[in-house]
Amino acid sequence: MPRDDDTGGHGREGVRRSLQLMWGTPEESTRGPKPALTVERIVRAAIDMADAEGLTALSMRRIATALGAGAMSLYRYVPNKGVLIDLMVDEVYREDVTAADAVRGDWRERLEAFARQEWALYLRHPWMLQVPQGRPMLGPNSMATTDISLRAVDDIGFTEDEMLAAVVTVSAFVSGLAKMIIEGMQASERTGIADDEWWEIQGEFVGPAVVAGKLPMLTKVGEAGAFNSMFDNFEFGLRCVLDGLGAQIAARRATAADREQ
Amino acid sequence: MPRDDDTGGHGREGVRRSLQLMWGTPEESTRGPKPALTVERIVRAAIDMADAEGLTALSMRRIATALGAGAMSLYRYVPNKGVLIDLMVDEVYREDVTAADAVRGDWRERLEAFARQEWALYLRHPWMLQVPQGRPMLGPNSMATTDISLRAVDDIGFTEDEMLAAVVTVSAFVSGLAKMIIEGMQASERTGIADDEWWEIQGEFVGPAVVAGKLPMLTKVGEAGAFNSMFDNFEFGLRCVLDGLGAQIAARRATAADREQ
DNA sequence: TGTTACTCCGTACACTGTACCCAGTTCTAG
DNA sequence: CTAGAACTGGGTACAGTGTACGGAGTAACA
Repeated sequence: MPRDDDTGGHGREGVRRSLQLMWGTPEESTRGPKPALTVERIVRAAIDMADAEGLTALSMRRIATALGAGAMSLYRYVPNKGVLIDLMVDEVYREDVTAADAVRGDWRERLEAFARQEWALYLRHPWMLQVPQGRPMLGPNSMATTDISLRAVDDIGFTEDEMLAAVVTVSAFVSGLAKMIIEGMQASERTGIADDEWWEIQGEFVGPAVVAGKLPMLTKVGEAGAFNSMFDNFEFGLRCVLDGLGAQIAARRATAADREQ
Repeated sequence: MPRDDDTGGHGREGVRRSLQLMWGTPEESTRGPKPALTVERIVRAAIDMADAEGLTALSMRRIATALGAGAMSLYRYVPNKGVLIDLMVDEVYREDVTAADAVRGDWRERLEAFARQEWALYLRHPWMLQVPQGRPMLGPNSMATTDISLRAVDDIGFTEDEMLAAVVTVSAFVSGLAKMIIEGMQASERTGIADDEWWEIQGEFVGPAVVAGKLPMLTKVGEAGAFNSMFDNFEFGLRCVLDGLGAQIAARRATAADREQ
């Protein structure tokens, strides 16, 4: 048993190796046969597999056979599965770096673009929401996107603490909502139970509580059709978050102006 | 329970069984020996184990031995692990129902209380953030808390769509931020690498990029100490979200007033 | 021509969820 | 009072996981 491999990468040496792989100093040697694979190919194959079948279906053996190699061969390139996932994450962020870099406009336009990009990223790679990315194994691409997003809130009256908090707030909202929405979509696909049938079964049990008047708000909201309407929660929430940030900024500017007088 | 499960639990019958367990119609029979366990005890043991050691450490065998039973005995009470986790989730929500019910005040005070409660819940049960809760296997307690939270935004000018979106926005922010923060805390505990040592290793690789001026904002924010300051991202973000909702509400009221004239 | 450093990868082990099945227990019908 | 039905506990087994270990083959350097 390996130990808690919540995402692997444990131990000083594993961390160092992982970072070395991300920040790319190949350090190749001439001796012995030429490697048949590359880290890039492995990461690519893993991402494709995760995109298509989800994180739970991702196994070292399956990646290896997809590449026409033996299972243990992967461990010549990558120290363990956790690090491989870290590499996948950073690779995914690469897609956004150049696009994010091109964004112009005021803080709001930029933060909005940042939010939309992150949203689209989660739609492309839903498995990203399942990887425990709390421990910030920061690769060059994820750091670059963070750096760029921080630019959006620079020089608008925020302290550094607040700048970071602003970006984190947007990111938290986007990832949180994405997790709700996307996993909901996946579930209906995976279980093979259509949405209406699902609600029918639920209703069988929830019904009595509704009749008893114990869930008045859900009844009201449900009867208005809010659960399967086309209303865009992302747009609504994003507007809220940005409006709120605007209010914070206005407050900072007001106090700054006071101080100058 | 009868062995009649066709698709093993993910199908229609599994869903129905799961809901039956949550909404509680025990349907006990007199024949045979009295059961030595109860669903409640199993769920309780599972929650305790997940609280203490995380979701990945939770296994049917370990729960069983913690209860002094054989591994397969659990399957007399619960059709599979997925349903057990659904039960755990709903059980956890129970803790909040009565507290949430007692909240009074205007929409903002109530939503704020709701957010703080959810935040505290994730702090108590960090594994909640790792369970794939996309498929909304709605139990009585999670539905009750949702119902109560919807009350906060009733009769303030929102359509039903918007009411739902408001609650979802707050919830998305809280869960998203909780995932970031809590998993970060867990990681430093679990890997046994202290925060400063962690950043030291990171710096070894990130350093060159910083020196090259490729990460100007991260450099600036980092040097200001924002990464390990005591600044409360939750408070900041929550204020933003609520301010933003306030702006939406004000906008609705303005248009409604226009229409009346 | 060794020697050495490197490659690929088969085997093995400690785990996982859970299907299947049998022994033992308790109530009920005859 | 007894036969059988209905039930519970749980052992065994299987397919799957991550990965430690070590052996076999290969290519460059001495």
